[in-house]
Amino acid sequence: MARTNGKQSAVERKPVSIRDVADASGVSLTTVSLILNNGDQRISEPTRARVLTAIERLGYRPNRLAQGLQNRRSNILAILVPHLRHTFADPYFGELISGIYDRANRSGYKILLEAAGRSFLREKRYLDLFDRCFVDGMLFMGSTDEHRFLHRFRDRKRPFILVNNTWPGLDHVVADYRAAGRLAAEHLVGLGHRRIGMIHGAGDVETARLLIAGFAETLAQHGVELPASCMEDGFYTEEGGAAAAEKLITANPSLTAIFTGNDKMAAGAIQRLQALGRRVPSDVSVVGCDDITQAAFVTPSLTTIRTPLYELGRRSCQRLIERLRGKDEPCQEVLPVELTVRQSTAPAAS
Amino acid sequence: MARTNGKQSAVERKPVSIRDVADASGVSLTTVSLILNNGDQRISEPTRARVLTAIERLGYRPNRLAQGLQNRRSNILAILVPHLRHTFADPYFGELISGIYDRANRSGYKILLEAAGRSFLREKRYLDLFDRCFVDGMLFMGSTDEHRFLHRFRDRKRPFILVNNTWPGLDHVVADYRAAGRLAAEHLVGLGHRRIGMIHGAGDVETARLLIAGFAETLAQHGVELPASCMEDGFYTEEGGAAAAEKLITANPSLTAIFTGNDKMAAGAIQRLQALGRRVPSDVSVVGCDDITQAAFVTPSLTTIRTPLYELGRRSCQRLIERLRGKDEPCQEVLPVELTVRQSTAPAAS
DNA sequence: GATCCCTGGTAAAACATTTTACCAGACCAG
DNA sequence: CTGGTCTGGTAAAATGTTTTACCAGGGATC
Repeated sequence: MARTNGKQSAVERKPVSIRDVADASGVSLTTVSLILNNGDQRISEPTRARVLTAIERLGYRPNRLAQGLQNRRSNILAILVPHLRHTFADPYFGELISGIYDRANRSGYKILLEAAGRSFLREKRYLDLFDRCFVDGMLFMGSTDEHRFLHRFRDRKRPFILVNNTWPGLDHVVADYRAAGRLAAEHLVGLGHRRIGMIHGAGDVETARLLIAGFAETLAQHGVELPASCMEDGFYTEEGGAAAAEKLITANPSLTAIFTGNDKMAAGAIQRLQALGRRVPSDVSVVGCDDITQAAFVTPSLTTIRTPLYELGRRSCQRLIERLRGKDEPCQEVLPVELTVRQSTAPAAS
Repeated sequence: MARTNGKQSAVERKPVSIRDVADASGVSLTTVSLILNNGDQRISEPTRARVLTAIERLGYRPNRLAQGLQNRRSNILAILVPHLRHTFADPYFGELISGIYDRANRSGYKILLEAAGRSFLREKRYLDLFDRCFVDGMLFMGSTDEHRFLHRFRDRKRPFILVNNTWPGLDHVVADYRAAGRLAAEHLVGLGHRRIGMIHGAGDVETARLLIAGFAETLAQHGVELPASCMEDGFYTEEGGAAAAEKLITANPSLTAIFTGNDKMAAGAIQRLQALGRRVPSDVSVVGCDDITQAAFVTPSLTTIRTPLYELGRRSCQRLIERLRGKDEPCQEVLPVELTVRQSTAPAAS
């Protein structure tokens, strides 16, 4: 069905329909449709050839609104991103989106972007995307505890999946954040750190809690405490990370290491620590989380736990597509993480 | 037309159509449509009320595939992004996308994402998005000289706009890159720099050439040369910027300042310079371009020329929407840029 | 009393597909 | 000659809207 650059005919204005192709090749419209969709079946080779060249010559392209109406699907997937300031500029979401896009594209799905604020979710307006036949499936990113009502919409007609987050009973693909916490703790303890702080993300995000749990657990196993005074919320932003770092280091001047819930907070923390006269890593080691591209290009370059964001996006989309193809098993996939050591960590000053 | 959370009825399965609403309220389907679309016209108040409550009760949502088929438009805009590795993770594109999204959303348009590789463009497959009624309009970002063929498709039925790029005769909204080059040059010259290098972006991008021109021009006016040996291509990436910085500083050890075509290359350059034992800014000053969020969080924080990316996205989308509403004047808008001084520049070492 | 207009609505066409059910002719068996 | 099957198709229904043209009945006008 190779039909690239159809001629831009002189008339140019009215779109060419399947009807036109049928007329041009002297067959019924049904025949054209059959050739396009069934591929092999009944139609004789001469007829098929005639129709195909007509299609080529006229530059026919099936109207997907009509197709969608008939098939009751749109071949579009929606990505729901929390509506923050300039959400799409965040490399975290960007990596996930890239993975999703590439996978979707491979199967002929288009991607619709939706920034979903609180009200959007609370009023269930995302259901419109399904009910109005905008999309066949949805990928939720940045979901929080608020989203647990999603549970109620697990009917087979509106498939969705949580991207890099987890909720019991909901389809999801998520990085192993508990392991991430553990790896960070082991790395820091291994370097001899004993007075350690943490800058975590929002408390209503399950992965944030898992990360904290894994980190605290492992520290405890090594006899290192993580008191409340050594925990600060950094809101997942650079500014938040900076502010949190300042609070931590002021309240606990003897801290020699900080673990942050993502790389943006780490970047903010490093900058603020340096501004406050602490050298990184010689005075204070910093470990980030995610390993976004920029992590390698802050100074000092960031030691971080790599969550395979692109792959997480890819897999989520893969799973969603499987759902759309009728697979009916629940999907709860956990991808491994790994420690990436760079320049922002060093042995504890003795 | 306030109709939030329609009941999830027990039947649940077959979508409710305008037909169902008509039956439920004892009027014709035309009447329902009239109420929904015309708003005021002919229909009496009692009837309107009856229909509206039926809509509410049934949780009716118009099927947009059917609407689109009838109206021959989709209410979707496409963003075309060059298909690089993990394109969407690039904060440059992300900021533009955020601006576009917010503006589109305000007018009820949805956003479709498309990563357009070379072949996608060369084979004019993006035309399918129009011809198959996927989208009403398109925003091109990251366009290069290869895209000049776009010129041929300026018919009124397939509106598109170049986002932060320029081409004579094509609609576009672009930052003033020539001024950006000038501001960078004036800043560095003002600090006493005389031996200056530049890491530029791809040569087939018009804005890259404008930036170079503005920079070189202004240096020349101040009697500062910019020989070919002081120019390197950094391919708009961190790695490219790092490699280019190394070449520059090796070939011209006396360089005291470098201007880069975007912030990512600046980040790469700074890191490599430091790795090579040059201190930034005391040995070498670095000026970036764009002022992405991360620019403030590299160390030292980056002096850069702020191109208002979010605003550029917003305006582009605004202009495109005006086109869709029938406005027929060409749009060639240039937004001002400004110098943002941070820590990566200092007076030239004497 | 016929004509006209207004009010409040409806029937039907059109949009571009896919899919189901059917059909005409050729060929063959019995 | 009747009945059956296969081949290569076609007619028509269905999908859910919007919009155009029309219509019935009532009141006002001449």
